[in-house]
Amino acid sequence: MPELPEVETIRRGIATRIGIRIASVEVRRADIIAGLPESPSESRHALLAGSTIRSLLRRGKQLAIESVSGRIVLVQLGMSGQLCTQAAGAPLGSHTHVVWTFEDGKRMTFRDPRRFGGITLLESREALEAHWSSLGPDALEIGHEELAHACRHTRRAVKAVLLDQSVLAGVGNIYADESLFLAGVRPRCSAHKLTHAKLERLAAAIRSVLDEAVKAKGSTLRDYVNAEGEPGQAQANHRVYGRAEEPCLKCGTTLRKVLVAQRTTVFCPGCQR
DNA sequence: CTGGATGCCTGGGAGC
DNA sequence: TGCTCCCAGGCATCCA
Repeated sequence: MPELPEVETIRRGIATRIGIRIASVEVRRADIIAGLPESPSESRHALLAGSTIRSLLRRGKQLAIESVSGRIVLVQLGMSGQLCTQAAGAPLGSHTHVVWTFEDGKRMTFRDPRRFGGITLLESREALEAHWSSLGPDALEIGHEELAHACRHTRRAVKAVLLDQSVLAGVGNIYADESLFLAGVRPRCSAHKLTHAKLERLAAAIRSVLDEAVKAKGSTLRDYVNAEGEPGQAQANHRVYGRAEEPCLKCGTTLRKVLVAQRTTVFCPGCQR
């Protein structure tokens, strides 16, 4: 469930740890980590033990923790992933897979019950850029010309295009539905049929919906919490997601639920044409 | 090459 | 109360 606004909120929370040395790392479940070296001592280095966080970078739904050593821990939260800071001695939740302990005693934990997420260890900023080269531009800054380029030659449903991380990075099921509603675009509409005006409205809607959700610190439906373990508030702003069979807030038409690109999709037959 | 279908995984809710 | 079933969805992978 964490999409761009949730990951951005977590990024800002973890940023409070910049400049503080990581004293130790405990891996409780190694199979969720890609690129883990064989030797325990190299593993600790790759997971930033003994180093200090220099910066937190985000592209779409991916969060990179860059250390002063240049090594990078790339976190993908998947469906149920949580990256939290905790006080020393606070109990670890179930399904906590990695625990970093800072020199001040505070901890950072990666927890992911459903294990759709994971961690990738990278050696440098160059390796990160290579990793991110398969992603489209960050959805917070998507321009209509980039969206138009991706839509022009495909007959896919426009919602499938929005969910495609290689087109734009950061939109998941919730904000795809919200953006399409705000732009007045039908989710199943073939992408190449969208007019220039609709593409402009859609790009603007995506930026607006995501920006609003970042300001509300993300949407919490079930699992999502920020780095401090607190839920977000953006779910209060959802206009269509999770509201199937309820009246449209704009026109009163009953919102419909359909399947698009194997995803539950809610839209307003009145407003989205 | 494109794009649709499938499976991974667990917890929560519905239904009996 | 407690059991079973189904659903949620990001992403890799497979296949037409």
